[in-house]
Amino acid sequence: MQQLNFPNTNLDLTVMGGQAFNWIKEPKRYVGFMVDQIVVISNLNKSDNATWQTYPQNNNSSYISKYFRLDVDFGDIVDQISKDVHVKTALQQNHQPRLLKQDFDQTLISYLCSARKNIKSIRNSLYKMSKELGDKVEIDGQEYFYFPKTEIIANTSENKLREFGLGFRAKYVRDSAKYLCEGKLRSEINKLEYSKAKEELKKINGVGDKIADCVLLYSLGHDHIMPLDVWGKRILTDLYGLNPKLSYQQMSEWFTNRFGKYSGWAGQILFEWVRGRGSLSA
DNA sequence: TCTCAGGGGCGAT
DNA sequence: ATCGCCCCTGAG
Repeated sequence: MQQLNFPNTNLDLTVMGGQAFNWIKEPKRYVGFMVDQIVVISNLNKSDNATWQTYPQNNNSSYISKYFRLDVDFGDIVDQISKDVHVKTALQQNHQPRLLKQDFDQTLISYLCSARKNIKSIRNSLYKMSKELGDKVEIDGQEYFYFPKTEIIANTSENKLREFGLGFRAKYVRDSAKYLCEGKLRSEINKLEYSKAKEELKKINGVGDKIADCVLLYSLGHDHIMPLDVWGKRILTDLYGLNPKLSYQQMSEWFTNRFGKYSGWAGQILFEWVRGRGSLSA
């Protein structure tokens, strides 16, 4: 086991919040299932002594470092965005999620599954999909499943995908998996500037402004963007007084103008904060 | 058992 | 720019 070291981070909000749907919360540990990696985090009761392990390759510290973005100075980010009164309040209440850098295909497919669903429901769907289509691995006598490879999803029928509770999203998931397998997405997507990359993503059937922004923030590291879902828009209108009739782009630009290059971090903190409260009322 | 909304996007007006 | 609809599930 390896020592886990990311100070000032609320791990529960980081992996069980709204940016990743592939973590299982067990009584004594968290287990994350990715395309080619399982990550286990334990000893959480002593926050200073939390440890991690990776499978099938053990002690894969480069994976951990990249996934949890350990090169990012969280303290610096907090210093910059906590000038805002709402962010400051959220942070004072010990809500400090960290942004992850997740696998591209997995992120895209996961968010295609998210439309008009609650978070618990999204998690259930993705777990069922992994259990059925992903490879099995045994850890400490328990079975886990890797997130399915994109080719497998592309070769799964829409009806089969619907068995995972995907409903009308099944077609989007299958079509986009095929799209990726056929190499139709520009391979340099991770090097394009924000607006170009977003344009490319929106060519995928089922991907609009919001899902594109989720992929851009949670997988491609465009930290200056806050994806605007129903909660995000509520934060802007109810907390900051924006006109609800503003377009997605207008709201998005307003937020980025306010918080600058760390808007995504600010947005995530606010999102988890209001989501945890269940409402925006004081 | 029933209702309602849930981290959207598409296609028709 | 607005609106009905897509399908299913968790929460009350």
